[in-house]
Amino acid sequence: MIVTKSGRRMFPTLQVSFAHLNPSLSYSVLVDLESVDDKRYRYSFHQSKWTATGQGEVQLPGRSFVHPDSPSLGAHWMRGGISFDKLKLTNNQLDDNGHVIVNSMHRYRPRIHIVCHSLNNSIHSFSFPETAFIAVTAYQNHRITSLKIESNPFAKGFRESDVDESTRAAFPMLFPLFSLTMPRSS
DNA sequence: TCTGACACATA
DNA sequence: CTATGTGTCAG
Repeated sequence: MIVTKSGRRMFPTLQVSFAHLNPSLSYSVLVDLESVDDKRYRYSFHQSKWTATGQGEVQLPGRSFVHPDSPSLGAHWMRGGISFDKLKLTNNQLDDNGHVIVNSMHRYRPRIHIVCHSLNNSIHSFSFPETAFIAVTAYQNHRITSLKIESNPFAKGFRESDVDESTRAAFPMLFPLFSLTMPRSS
């Protein structure tokens, strides 16, 4: 995940849905980052893989991102998926914008906290290993760069051969859309 | 390895 | 129009 001094959004965005909350109780939802280990990582372009190298650095302020809908009733949280697209990461240890601070070339795992205000601020925490990432200051792997460029709307300017939606609509004969159906397996 | 100006995108 | 989110690239 790219981090900058001024703060960078995570992409793809962290999204969650909720079940079994009490619809009429008040909750807040927070995200923070857990250090997966105390190692510093290095990317070997030759072997196309990350390896843990030396001792990592400790980060001073372990900040958390409070979802802007907080606080809300359980009914609100369960209404649909919740997105953390406003969450920003920074490598600036002196950041005063309230962004989540990380060390570049270190590995992190997002953690989601549900605080129930109506129940003495009791907290339930969840984390998903598949959302772990390594913070970088510049992309190390071109396949990741491609993933971002192809799927992040803000990076559309770097796409090479994508056809504009209105152009496709105006000249359907030039940009036919074929649908492929896989044969059934028995 | 990291930074900041930049062109080009969204909202 | 303004404000802001992208990766690029030279240093």
